[in-house]
Amino acid sequence: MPSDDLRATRLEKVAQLKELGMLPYAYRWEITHRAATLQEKYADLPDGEEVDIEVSIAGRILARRVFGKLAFFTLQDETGTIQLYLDKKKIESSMTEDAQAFNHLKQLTDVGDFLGVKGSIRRTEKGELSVNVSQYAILTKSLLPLPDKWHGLTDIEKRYRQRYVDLIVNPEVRDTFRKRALITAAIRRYLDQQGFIEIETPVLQSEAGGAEARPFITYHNTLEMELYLRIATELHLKRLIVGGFEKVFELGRIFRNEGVSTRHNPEFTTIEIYQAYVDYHDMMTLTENLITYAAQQVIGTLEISYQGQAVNLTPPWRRVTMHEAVQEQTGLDFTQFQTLEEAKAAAKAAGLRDVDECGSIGKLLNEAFEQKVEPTLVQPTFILDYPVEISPLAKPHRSKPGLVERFELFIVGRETANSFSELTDPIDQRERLEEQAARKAAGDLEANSVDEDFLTALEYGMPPTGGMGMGIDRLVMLLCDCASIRDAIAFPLLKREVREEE
RNA sequence: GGGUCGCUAGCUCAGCGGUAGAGCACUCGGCUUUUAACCGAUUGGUCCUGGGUUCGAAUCCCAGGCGACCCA
Repeated sequence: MPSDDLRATRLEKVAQLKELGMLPYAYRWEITHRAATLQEKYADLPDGEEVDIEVSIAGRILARRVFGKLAFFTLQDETGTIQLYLDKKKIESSMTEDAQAFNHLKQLTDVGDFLGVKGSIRRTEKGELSVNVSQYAILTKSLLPLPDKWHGLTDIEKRYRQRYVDLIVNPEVRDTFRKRALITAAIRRYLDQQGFIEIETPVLQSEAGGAEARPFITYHNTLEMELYLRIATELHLKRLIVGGFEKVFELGRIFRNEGVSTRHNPEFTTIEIYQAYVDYHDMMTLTENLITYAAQQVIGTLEISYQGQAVNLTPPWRRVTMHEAVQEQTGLDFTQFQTLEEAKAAAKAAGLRDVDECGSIGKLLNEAFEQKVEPTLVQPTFILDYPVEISPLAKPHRSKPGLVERFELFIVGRETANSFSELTDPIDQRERLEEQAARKAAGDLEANSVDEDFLTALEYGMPPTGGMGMGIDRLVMLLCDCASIRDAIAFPLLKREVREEE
């Protein structure tokens, strides 16, 4: 490896530190302050003035500017950066046990090392708030060079493969993942306040159901059985509603064996929420409240910008049926079609693609929606009342035959949440799952088998229930202005890197 | 799955048929107020991989790998 020279130089410094009795990999450092706290607290300190307190901080050296008997380091901790003012006289008068303390600092530290320092606070004549260092300790010696301090790390592949380097040199990446943590915390806090409880359901399942998707297959050795990684949390959370819980949710990882794109990662995070005795209208309100709460708490505003377009999350959000939305964009009134042939002819005339692949009027309606309506739904919009053919777990609409009580939430043209008045009729549910199973038998890789135990649970009786599922990664993308889902996932899935080994 | 683009020093990039380059980083020397510090010197390469064309390939052609973007 060509970086071996650089690495060897630093290993030599590690050896020198050990010879000098200085630990290259220390055990602890007592911290009294952090960079951002100091920057904030002493924002008004005039140039050239010093405050007579002792602070102790630690962090990674990001830059070194070394002169003869004076040096300036930029130190970065989790909160930000602060300059170190390193004066030979001051350091050597404080660190009497090492007469060469300043030279050792100059010679044995590199950009990338972790350093702990104690000192007072002063703002230099040039106006930079600094820790005027009296004592220091090298806490961890770094062996590998950091990317160019000016250009940083821009190679997207390297940023994903070596996210730790990306995080070191690109502060906005740290900010995204900090916000992501705050968003999930806000969601849990809101639901907790509303009386929901989070219950974890199995990832390893003998039947992967609750969505149409190809699962990952794994194997249990001692049970000698194939298992699937879950593709949804729906069927288990509904079992909990059957069991008597009235407000449950799970925020967790699910796995779908599908392609990778800027909007899809094979493992991703969803939240599914189920509440007894409510319908999809109630879930719409809950969805609106949940997202606006998270946005307000984490971003501090409901008027956000996503990839240059303004998005206003202020409720109430537009609510429109799928039929109305399709009619608006295409002029086609799907309620008027009696036969599939008639609908197909009209769809083709309206310029839709892949019309012949649709086996029912409902699927054709959905195709029209996806092609013509979805991309236009930039502002948050609830699309209501879906065809039963594409919604096997939703309750039939109470007044519109052929439709179910379902909504999907779209923001910036993307499906962000999906919700039903949950189907509670076990006989109807069995018919719909068997229809799926028949499609699976016919070779549909995204269809599931019948989950008999789930049907048994429904036969014991599930109360009327509203359910909602939301993609956390897409919400994070929206709120953190990420162009790709990989910018919202700390360690996105990448193909194995080929390394030649001799 | 299809198309377009990219892959050259640790990082960011130039070079596009004729001795592999620059800036930063590294190493050495100088410097007590820097902020991409500066000045001087040095070091650093399987030009993604494998084939082919050619007197000669980082450069042209073919195949493959990884990635990005667009489309389905």
